[in-house]
Amino acid sequence: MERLTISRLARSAGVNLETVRYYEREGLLPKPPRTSSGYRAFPQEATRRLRFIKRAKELGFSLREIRELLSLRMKPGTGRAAIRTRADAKIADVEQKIRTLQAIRKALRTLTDRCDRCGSIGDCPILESLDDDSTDTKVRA
Amino acid sequence: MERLTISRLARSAGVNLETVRYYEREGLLPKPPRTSSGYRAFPQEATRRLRFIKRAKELGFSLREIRELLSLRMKPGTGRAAIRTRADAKIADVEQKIRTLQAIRKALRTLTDRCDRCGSIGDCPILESLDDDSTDTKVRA
DNA sequence: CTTGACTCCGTAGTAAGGTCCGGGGTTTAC
DNA sequence: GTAAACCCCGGACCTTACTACGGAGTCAAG
Repeated sequence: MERLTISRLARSAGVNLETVRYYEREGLLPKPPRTSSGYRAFPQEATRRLRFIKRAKELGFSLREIRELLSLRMKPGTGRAAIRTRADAKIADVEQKIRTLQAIRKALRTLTDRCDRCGSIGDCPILESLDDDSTDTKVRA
Repeated sequence: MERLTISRLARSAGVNLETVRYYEREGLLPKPPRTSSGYRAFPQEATRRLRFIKRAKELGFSLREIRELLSLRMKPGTGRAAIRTRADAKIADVEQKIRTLQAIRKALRTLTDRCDRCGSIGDCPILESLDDDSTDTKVRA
């Protein structure tokens, strides 16, 4: 089983090498085994995990939330019910995000449509199609 | 036409008052007219704009990107083609985000399913369902 | 006509999330 | 066997996005 050096791992996920060390410190990446000379030797799987973190970040999850997402499966001691509850909450969260993004997309499409059929663009369609308030602000963590 | 004081605006969108001033400075909110004594008098519409900013942030857009989103309709001088191009890029961006969120949701559902039908949870389904690489990292801005 | 809540402004401080530095060992390729 | 390229670590530094502070003016109620 090939193992990755830190820089190879970083490159394979498209992040800075220091970021890898930072995530390790912050508990987002498990501490990898070391070679006899102290070099980190990451399993291949670390790439997947790192990419996941990167994407989740792009979606507005904080490192804390990402750590939570990643740890949903662990803690063997934790009751299943507890995991369920947390996962369900996350799902609701994610679905809210999807809905908002769909609204933004719709707004952008309206914009390009108007752009296409000629002309003068009046008020901003991006704003308009986001009026669905739906009791915003989740009470998370 | 009722006008809003800064604190009323801030409360109506659920943000800190100082944040409103900050966004104004950063060009995310247009400079509002002032009363004779120098107080800001925001139009109702500012609430919508502020809420939009808040949501877009929760979705991982930076203030810079949000400013871009919001300014897609302006700059009357700008050619329509240019606007189109930028809007199309944003749409692609947004769609990528939606796809990733859907993958995360699927993973979370798999998790809760496994949780339900009893038992031991093996490898993390959250990671697994994110292997669709799809040439990640857009070359934005 | 005063008191308390609100506003102004500039500036300083904070938290998150990295990113860089530099002095030192290690490994790889010639 | 010696450069070049990597790796180690602790700590300093940086950007983004706020958030707080404080001294001074304003407005609304009693």
